[in-house]
Amino acid sequence: MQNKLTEIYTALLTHYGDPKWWPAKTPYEVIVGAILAQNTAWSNVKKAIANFGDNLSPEYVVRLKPDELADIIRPAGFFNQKASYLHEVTRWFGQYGNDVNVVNKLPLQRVRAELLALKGVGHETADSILLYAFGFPSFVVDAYTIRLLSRLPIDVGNGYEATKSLFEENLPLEAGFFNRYHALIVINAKEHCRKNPVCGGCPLVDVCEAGKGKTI
DNA sequence: CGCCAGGGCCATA
DNA sequence: TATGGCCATGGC
Repeated sequence: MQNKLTEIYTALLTHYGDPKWWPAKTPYEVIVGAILAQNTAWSNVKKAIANFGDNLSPEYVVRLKPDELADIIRPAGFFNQKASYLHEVTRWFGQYGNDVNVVNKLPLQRVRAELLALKGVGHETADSILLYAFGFPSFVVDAYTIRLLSRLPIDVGNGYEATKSLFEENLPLEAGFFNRYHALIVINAKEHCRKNPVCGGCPLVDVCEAGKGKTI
């Protein structure tokens, strides 16, 4: 299993190069993006982020009234729910002084449990925040990861945690590595491993041989 | 025009 | 634990 996962990673990295991925300037912007991206096209998330102008800070967001925040993030859809979710996670961050260097010294499992306890933060959102905002070695499983793996000759197991464990138990627990790996999966899934697969030129065709014909 | 996008909550059984 | 309804915009 480790060989397969490593082989996939190597093929992707060779083809696409180092992605240096999550498109956000600050850790807080990662947190906001993780909430806004829930079941939403990234192009809409960008519009919502842009609506903050120079005010994308926890200090600003926490003071907004729910309907004011909802209006700002409107292009991202589900804006009433997400306004509530953003206030939740922003208040949580405030407990640590909005300081990344405080949070990232805490035990990973403690921070993960606290995030999962927030209304609006599920497994994927929690892991995205852990990995991309705080630099914890927590592998992110998203719709792209599921789809790509399902087409490869790999036994994924059942459910989110099982898929996550597949990576975390067979690969080095390193944030930078997980960061690049997940980023490469997303890039490839957008370009090739789409809902209707575009296999021409895909760097995984060799690994994917046994998965041909499977569609999700 | 319909489909769907880097989910998660909640009610129901 | 496992489905189904719901949330909502904008690109294609």
